[in-house]
Amino acid sequence: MNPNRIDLNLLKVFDAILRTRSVTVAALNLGLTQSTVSNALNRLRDAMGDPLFVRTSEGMMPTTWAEEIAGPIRESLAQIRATLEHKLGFDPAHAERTFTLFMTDVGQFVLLPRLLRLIAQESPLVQIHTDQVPPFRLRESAMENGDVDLAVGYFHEFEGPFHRQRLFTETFVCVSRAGHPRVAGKLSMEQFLKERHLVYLPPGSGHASMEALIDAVFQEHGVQRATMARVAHCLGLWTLIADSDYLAVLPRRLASAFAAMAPLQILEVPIPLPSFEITQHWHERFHHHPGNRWLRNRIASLFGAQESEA
DNA sequence: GAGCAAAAGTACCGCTTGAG
DNA sequence: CTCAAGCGGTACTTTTGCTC
Repeated sequence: MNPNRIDLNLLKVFDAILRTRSVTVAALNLGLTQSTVSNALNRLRDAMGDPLFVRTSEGMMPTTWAEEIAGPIRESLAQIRATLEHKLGFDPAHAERTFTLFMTDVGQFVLLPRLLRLIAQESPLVQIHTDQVPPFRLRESAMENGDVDLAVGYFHEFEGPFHRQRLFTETFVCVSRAGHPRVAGKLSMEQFLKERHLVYLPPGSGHASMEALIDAVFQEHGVQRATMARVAHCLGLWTLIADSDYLAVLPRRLASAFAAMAPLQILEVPIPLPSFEITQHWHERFHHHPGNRWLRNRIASLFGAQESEA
């Protein structure tokens, strides 16, 4: 092994293959061709005297040696990036950076359009990617190693080396179609229980616990919703409501967004439901990164929440 | 068929050297 | 001292063959 033959670009290639388990996808992420990355991997193999990655049915799997050096290399790359960002600062007008956000489809629906408009004005070279990694991977893996810069939404379990900032408090409303034959203006408890409901339950979000919370409140009152369907995605949900006589209990902002696209009416839920907080979370490692900080501030500014980082 | 690896060719960069 | 030519190294692309 000859460390003098290893340059920073080769380490970036190593990290990209490690993350993606694929030479082709790593190349796409790095903006190179597959063969360039393959070539770079070859030089790395030569320099390190180890195959580093072995082709298997599950992709390019790291060798024991590659696994051993992966952590320190990733740490070093993050350190270099942090050092440069600290030294050079983050210049939104000229920064060419991609930020990855974890958000549910509600987040994409309600937050993303406003965020993209804001960023397009201030930072034309910045790209936003959204990702929906499995919840068990989100905190310990994806956010710690920087695959996900920020998680935005309703999260009830975010402990350990994470920071949290409240963005806004959300409440529930009931939604039905505008010309509903039995529901108009005000919704009585009797009517609410008589109608059948669509339940929005996206996978991998805090909505499951939210729905449990709603059901618990109903149980306290000794009542239960008549559920017609559980829906995993919000895409098209407004059409489902607009084309039927079903009711749906939804976060107020999501309901408003739906009402802007379809003839829907927004009604108060006859039972007082608890409000909940929409927050953004980030890993301690990125707390002082100027880029991450800038993005957090921009998101917070959309909801007037700059002052309360914790 | 998709993806990886290798070969061949090209472009660019930095260094050296020699002429003016 | 300056500048152009030559050379070697590096990184890129396209093409092609191989493996899973």
